[in-house]
Amino acid sequence: MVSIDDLSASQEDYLEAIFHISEEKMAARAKDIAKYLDVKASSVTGALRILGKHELINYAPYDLITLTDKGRVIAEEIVYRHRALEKFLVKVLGIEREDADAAACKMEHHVPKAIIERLVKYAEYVDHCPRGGVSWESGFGYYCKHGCTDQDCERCIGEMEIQSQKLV
Amino acid sequence: MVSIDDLSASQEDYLEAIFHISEEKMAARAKDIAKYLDVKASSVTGALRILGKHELINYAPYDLITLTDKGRVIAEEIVYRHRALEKFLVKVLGIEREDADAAACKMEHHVPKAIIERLVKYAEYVDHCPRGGVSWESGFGYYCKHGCTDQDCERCIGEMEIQSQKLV
DNA sequence: ATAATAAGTAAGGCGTGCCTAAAAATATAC
DNA sequence: GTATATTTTTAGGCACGCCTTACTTATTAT
Repeated sequence: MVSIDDLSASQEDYLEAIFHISEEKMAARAKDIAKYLDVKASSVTGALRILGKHELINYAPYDLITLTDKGRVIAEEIVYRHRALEKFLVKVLGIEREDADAAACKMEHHVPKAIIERLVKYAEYVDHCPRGGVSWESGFGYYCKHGCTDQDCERCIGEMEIQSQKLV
Repeated sequence: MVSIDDLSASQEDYLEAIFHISEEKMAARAKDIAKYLDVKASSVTGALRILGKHELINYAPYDLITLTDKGRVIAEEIVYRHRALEKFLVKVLGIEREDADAAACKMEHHVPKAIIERLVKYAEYVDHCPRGGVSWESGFGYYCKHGCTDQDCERCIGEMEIQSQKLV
């Protein structure tokens, strides 16, 4: 029995691609997958055989490619991770959607599930309990742009000392 | 000229290991590195030769291994990323230090620099401007345990008032 | 000094995952 | 219905990074 943890990053990418393509087109073809992942068609074949062997996709040479039930469950988990990460990056850190998507692609295979859950929770928390009505723009967004502008902020002064120590 | 972006995840691990071992012992030996990374000594040799060729370490057979200036700069960057990630996981998300360290190990090679910087900034922000004195325990920590209940979450009460004002 | 032990290297194998080039299967056009 | 075009598969190769085994070099103890 194959679980999500047995898949390599590459295999996860293939599964994710098939999931997204299937959403639009009912079934995926090797050519679409190759284009989606920016690899050669011949590289796709090998990956499909492995996924097929693990019964994550219905695969027969020259036939249409669809996810099995097992495969769909895992693909949905992968997509969930990606979206959770992306949402966190956008909503909490204020990363541009496009950059967040790219970063999520790079990161998604390497963030433990427990961390993903925490990020989800955190994004939910910030959304839910915005510090007495402080918006992202006036909160972290402001801090990103201007830092803390309170001249007498003791934390700021302390922090500056720590930083100057680090630099040396 | 070799930059940090030219290194594989594995090479980064070796450099990081050498950095940490050197901190304790002045110089690293292949055996220490093998133990640190849980690989065989013979695997270390190849990695060392590559790092040596790139002039990131001073490497000569049977001799002590030390970082070059160039290597140290890169190693410090890698360690910085690790610590930044770990700090974020602990301070913002409330992950246990040990788990955070393990997660940081897995993630550190795959988080874009721009995201790391944001995480640093965010941890700094939360530390710095703690929502009018709300501690982690009474903020996100509380939310993690109990969710947002209208009875107990003062932040939410404030938020609800603001929203109801908006509605009128 | 030499034998035992520790440390490092060389050579070759394995799995992953990509590539190119060419053949085979399928789809399309006339 | 055959010729052409497209898609898919096969075959063979390469780089990475780990492994094991056998060997060489260095250190240490007697």
